[in-house]
Amino acid sequence: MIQELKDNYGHLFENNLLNEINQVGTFKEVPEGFKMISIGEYVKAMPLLISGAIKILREDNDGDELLLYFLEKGDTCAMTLTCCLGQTKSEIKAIAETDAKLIMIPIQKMEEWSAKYKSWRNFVFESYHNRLNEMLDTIDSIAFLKMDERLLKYLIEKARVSEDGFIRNTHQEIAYELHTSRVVISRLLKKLENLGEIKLHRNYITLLK
Amino acid sequence: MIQELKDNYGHLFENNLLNEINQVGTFKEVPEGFKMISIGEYVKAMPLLISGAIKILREDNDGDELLLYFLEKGDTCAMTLTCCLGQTKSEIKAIAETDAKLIMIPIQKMEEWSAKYKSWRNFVFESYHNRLNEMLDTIDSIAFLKMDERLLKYLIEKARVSEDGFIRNTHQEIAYELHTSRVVISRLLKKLENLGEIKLHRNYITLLK
DNA sequence: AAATTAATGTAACCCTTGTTACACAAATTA
DNA sequence: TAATTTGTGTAACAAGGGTTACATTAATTT
Repeated sequence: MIQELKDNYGHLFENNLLNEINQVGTFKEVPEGFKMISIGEYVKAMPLLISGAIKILREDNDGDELLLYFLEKGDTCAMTLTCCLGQTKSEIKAIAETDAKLIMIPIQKMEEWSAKYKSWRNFVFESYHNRLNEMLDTIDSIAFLKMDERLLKYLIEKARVSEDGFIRNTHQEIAYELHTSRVVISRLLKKLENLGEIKLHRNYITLLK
Repeated sequence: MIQELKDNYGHLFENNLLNEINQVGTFKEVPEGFKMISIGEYVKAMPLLISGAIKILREDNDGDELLLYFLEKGDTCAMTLTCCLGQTKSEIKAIAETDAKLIMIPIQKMEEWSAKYKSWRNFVFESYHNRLNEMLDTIDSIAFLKMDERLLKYLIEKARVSEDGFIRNTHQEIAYELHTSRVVISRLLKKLENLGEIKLHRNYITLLK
């Protein structure tokens, strides 16, 4: 049994299921920036996240993107879940935000385990629930917040999922993920710095509060 | 067996499950405008929609609202699904867009049927999938579209779920659902009318294309 | 019918965000 | 070290959308 499986999912799954996961799952490490899946691709396996963070992005036809949310340790991809059943294409893009470790499960097991293990069903339902709530949170941000508030919220999220609390992004990268322009981001970042919320550096940002 | 159950869900569920639904479910009719649930309330039952449409709205702390999507015949509420399991409060508001007929299922059956019926599991997974996609669509609209495009898309949706294809709303009501102001909506509606997309009347709008 | 209320049209103005343009500094490459 | 690339700061301006104010017209109430 992989120790990391036990550590992260031992409290969630019964032993029989853990053993099955251990047998059919493959351990995988991906580096920061690794593209896990793009829009329109078919899903081949379902990831169980062990460590690190995966960012989930939406893209429009012009290639404009928008950060939806992060997957972290103990999470799985709800999109994958249904793609498996319906054999439909991915609606989202997933990129490793940090180095990450995962266990990949062949999608055929999904249906089987849903019938067999209550803990698996609960895990899947729970995942859907979490993802829906994260989507709601994203909608709240873009519908109800102004750009400066969205930016601060974004920075706090970014700092949380990064290992050292630093936000290692250029203004241009931030602009892409919030679907706005670099100039707007630079302007608002400077404003936040003047308010004492953050400290700006070349290539990274630190939160002060 | 209620005929409406067979008509709408007969192809989805096996006979044993249909019989169970028939036994424990209660038939319910609600009038247009009926508030099914508010944010913060606990879910008591799970609805299976037979006819009509239910609009699902998100609200912020100031009471500002935003239309997320519509539930229609054959749909169920994905939010309800997880609320049942986790006993958490509703994150959304649901209001009957038209007169609607539903079958209400006691939430205790959820878990039981998930273990027992493959068709039920598939239905639940499918519902989640649909709802996630609708949320993505909503996000696309507010993130990538300008207000005039959002408005037109909204009008097309509204016309689709209404029985006669008319949009029976005041400009103020539309403004609430798109989270903008009445003046903005009146302005853009007039523009759409000048473009030949719609025809404006007092208290209702018709699509021309 | 007169008065009131509800719905719509529109002008004028302001703020936020997006765009263009360019300066400058830090990092990288030649 | 010089040249180039990358990242940031900022000004000036444009556009979209939100706000206030008020007029007009249709429906409802008295």
